[in-house]
Amino acid sequence: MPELPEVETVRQTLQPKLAGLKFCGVQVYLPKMIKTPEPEQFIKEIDGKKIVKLSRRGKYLILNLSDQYTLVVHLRMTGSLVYCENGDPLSKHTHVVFNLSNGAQLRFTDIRQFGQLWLVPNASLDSLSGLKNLGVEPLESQFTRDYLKKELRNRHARIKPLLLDQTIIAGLGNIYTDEALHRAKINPERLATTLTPREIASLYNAIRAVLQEGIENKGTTFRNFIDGEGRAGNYQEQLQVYSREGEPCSNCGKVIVKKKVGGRSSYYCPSCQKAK
DNA sequence: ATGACGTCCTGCCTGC
DNA sequence: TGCAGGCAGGACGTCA
Repeated sequence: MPELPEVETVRQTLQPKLAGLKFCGVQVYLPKMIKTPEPEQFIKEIDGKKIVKLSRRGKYLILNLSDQYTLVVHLRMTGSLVYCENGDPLSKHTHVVFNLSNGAQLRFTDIRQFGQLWLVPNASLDSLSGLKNLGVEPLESQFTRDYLKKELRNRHARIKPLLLDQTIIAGLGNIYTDEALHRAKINPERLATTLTPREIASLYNAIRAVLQEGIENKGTTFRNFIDGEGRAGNYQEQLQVYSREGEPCSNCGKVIVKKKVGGRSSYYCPSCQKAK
């Protein structure tokens, strides 16, 4: 389940491998992964384009190409984008293979087939509504305590679903949200309007910290995540609550519980993160 | 406008 | 032992 730190890890590992190379033909084994344009057109248009630079916005990986084009990739739950040698064996879940000008390949693999690819002229990037409507980058300077306070004010929703809302903060998913709430000692079911200024400040710091640590540890590999070179991340070893139901809280020793919040499983310490 | 919930999909795990 | 069913969750569509 790639979230911001995982997508950023993919970007960092692929950037030195891909920058300057050209696409030399694409094999599309599962056409539905390509959202735009039509797969036939996609194959034609991307051919010969050069990869100038890799960037990221929220959980979207963005390949800036020559000729004012952009290849946008979303890995969703189980997607991966890996730089491979031509002869490496193909996985049964590899759906798109890009041939590169140095003879290597870039392969898009996705067990659950939720991932998506878009190829668009830069001028049409706004047609990708998910990308266009993203909120602030939580590690950039636009994300401030005041921004968080303003966004949470007047929202009669529980805090957890709001943190998962990509139009507010871009890049948080289930794992880092639970970790941030635990660090800030806030129960995932608290109504956003009931958070005190002190709690919001604590939450702000916690969000930045867990994302930063996730990147430093090259992401969390809970089930499927691998980076652009096929390697797993390390942050799962440092998770304090996610997927640790029944284990003792690192802070107080009480047992971590699991409960559905907003339809998503949430892990928290009922002692440190009181419902109030 | 806002929040709740179903949908997509495969693999893994549990329980009968 | 084998199989059915539940669960995992990012983003989007639909509904109230």
